[in-house]
Amino acid sequence: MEINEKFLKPYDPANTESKIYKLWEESGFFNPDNLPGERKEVFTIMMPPPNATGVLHMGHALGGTIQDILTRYKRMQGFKTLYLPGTDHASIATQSKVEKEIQKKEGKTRHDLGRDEMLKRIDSFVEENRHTMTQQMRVLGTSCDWSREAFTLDDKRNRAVNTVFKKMYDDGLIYRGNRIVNWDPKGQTTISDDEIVYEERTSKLYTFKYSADFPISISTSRPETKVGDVAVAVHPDDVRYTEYIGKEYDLEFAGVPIHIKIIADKEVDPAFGTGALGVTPAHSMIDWEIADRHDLPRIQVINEYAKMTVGGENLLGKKVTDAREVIVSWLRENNLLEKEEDIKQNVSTAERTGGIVEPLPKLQWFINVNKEIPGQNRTFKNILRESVESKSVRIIPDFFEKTYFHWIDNLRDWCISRQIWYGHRVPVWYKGEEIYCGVEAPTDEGWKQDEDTLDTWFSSGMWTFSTLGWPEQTEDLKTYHPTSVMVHAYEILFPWTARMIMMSNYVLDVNPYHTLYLTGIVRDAKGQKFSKSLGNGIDPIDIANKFGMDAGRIALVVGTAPGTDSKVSEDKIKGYKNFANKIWNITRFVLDNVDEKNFANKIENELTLEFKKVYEDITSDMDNFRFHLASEKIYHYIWHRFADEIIEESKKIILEGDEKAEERKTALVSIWTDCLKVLHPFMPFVTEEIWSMLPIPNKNLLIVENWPK
RNA sequence: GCGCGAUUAGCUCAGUGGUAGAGCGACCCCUUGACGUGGGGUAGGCCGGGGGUUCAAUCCCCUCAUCGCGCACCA
Repeated sequence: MEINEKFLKPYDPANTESKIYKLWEESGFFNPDNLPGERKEVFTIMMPPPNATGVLHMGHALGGTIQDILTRYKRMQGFKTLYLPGTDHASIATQSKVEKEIQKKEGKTRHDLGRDEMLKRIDSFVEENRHTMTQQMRVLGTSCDWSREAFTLDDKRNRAVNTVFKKMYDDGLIYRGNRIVNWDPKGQTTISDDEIVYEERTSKLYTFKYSADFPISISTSRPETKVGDVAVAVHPDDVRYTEYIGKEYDLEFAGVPIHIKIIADKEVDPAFGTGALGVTPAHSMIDWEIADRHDLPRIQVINEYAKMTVGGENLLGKKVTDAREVIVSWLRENNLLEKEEDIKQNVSTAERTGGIVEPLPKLQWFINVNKEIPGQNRTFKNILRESVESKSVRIIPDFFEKTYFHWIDNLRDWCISRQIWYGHRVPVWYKGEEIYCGVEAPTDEGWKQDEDTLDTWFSSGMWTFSTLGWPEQTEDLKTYHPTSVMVHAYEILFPWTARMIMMSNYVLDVNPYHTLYLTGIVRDAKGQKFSKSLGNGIDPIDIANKFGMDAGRIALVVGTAPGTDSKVSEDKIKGYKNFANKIWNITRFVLDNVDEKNFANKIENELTLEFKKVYEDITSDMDNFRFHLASEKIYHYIWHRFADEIIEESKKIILEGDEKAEERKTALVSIWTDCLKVLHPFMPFVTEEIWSMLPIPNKNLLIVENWPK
């Protein structure tokens, strides 16, 4: 039959992909309300909103591809399918990025600009990035419903955030307390445990006495904090120190008067150092807890700028690192230093700024993870454990469950307030001693809103339902929640998954999704992680331009097992560009050799039955989230069975021109059209383009054709 | 310290209780009428070491080694 002259040239993704995406957008099929036929079963995927700090990288491309494969597969299977896109304001990450830029270009700090101006600058930065990123998502071919696009910091999401905050506040689950927090002196904000990056360094462990007349030696790697000591703790069973327990001493340490009580506490490891621990409640998490148990005072000696707040001229106002040297010299001069040894130590640094984290007591907002939730008979910690333990939330690959439980066991109260400007402002107002928590600001005069904003994960934790209009009881919320599958990188398992499970169970008493599919890290050809500092990020748009996005998509998926890191190389992508061309030429051969009537006929023979087995196997892989196998199987069938063998032997058969030839032609058409369907979720553009040129009676767009069964 | 993962062809990685696969690379051949972004063929692996379960282990169990990662500790 006559064929479109496009087939006389190799497949050209550049001129096809954007045209096809536009076709899909105009069809309205991304919106589940517009899908053809009666669709009772619902399938929902929320796009993990990428941070509005830059552009999408290959990691986003992998996640987006998996999400889109699932979406397209389910849509073809007749589900009412919603894939909802969005972006994340990523408070700390975004603000610190804009601050750095302004510092670099204008030499100004955020304080020079002021809160309003700074927020304006950030908003325009974010708007620009959001625009870029949503364009990139289109290049990726993500079939998401743009009419429902959401942003974690827009008005609707703000209302949801404030509503949850108030509910938790009223339920006594959110509290404001003076507690030791991770303080980032560089970013001038608290950060959560999950925002800390540990760097192993060698540092000195000093063993010394506070003064010559003090009976016990202690060890520390931070002598400068010792001016804030209030006690020495020993293990209750440590006979070396029994006689001193309960005694109190007034001393002068490096010119600072200190009062030390000897106490017994089981947390002290008798085998470490001298077996005696100098207790600094204000500057160590453990010591803070010891102080709780023994009712000790908490003397702060270091401020928010990591500088000393006590001592004489030699200490006061000094940076902690300088103060350390001052103290060590003082110990030496006074003959108090007994030992100095190298130890390996993990230094806590802030993920976003690199600043060395200083534990400080601060007045902050916390979520209590161990308090019973009113009316639910369980705590947040219970929710987290039960959801996964009961398999109500299934994690793929399942070995991540162990990691997840391990993390829960170590979970502490979640500090949710941040001393930065960009984000959801804490919905609490103060007037003198009065405090008001509400969704809206109080209307009467004299109230001042809390200066802090919320941890970005507070709003992203609500993503599965805030996107659907909650707290309004919308039709969308009823229809699409709980969602079906969440796909995201294992790197954010803790900060995000845990928070989504908490929030959804707390607010709606259901899990946010039934399956969590974790992706690994996409690395460059050398195996290095893509990072902004290395500058080795690949813009997926470059891939699309060079090889076509279809090639990029399937290259990311084939052989990439869930939860496993993978590498992308141009060679691999190039291989699949060739595959796209192969498909193109197979189509050309088929169209060249069959007649239009072959498209109207149905047939079942050995070949179609053989292929039926193949796609049934692939369907099973799809249902079990084995996209890395499904994609490889259809690739292999098309190239090495259909093209290399079936087409080759068909040449002879068709030349004969008899009944067998007719049967063969119909079989070729039948199998090939089904191949295009099965391949569509992986390589949507080229398959849709080919579909548009086939003389199939009553056809629709391939995106809404039925998956073979 | 606790935990997780990896160890399979030169490279990058899949995979399965029955003596192994893909992509790229290498070598040889093919100007065949879908495609040279192609076709046909060849070489190449005691599936990290040791032990166990089994009729049978690369796959299950134990153990060791190396690499990567997470968490904790960080006096």
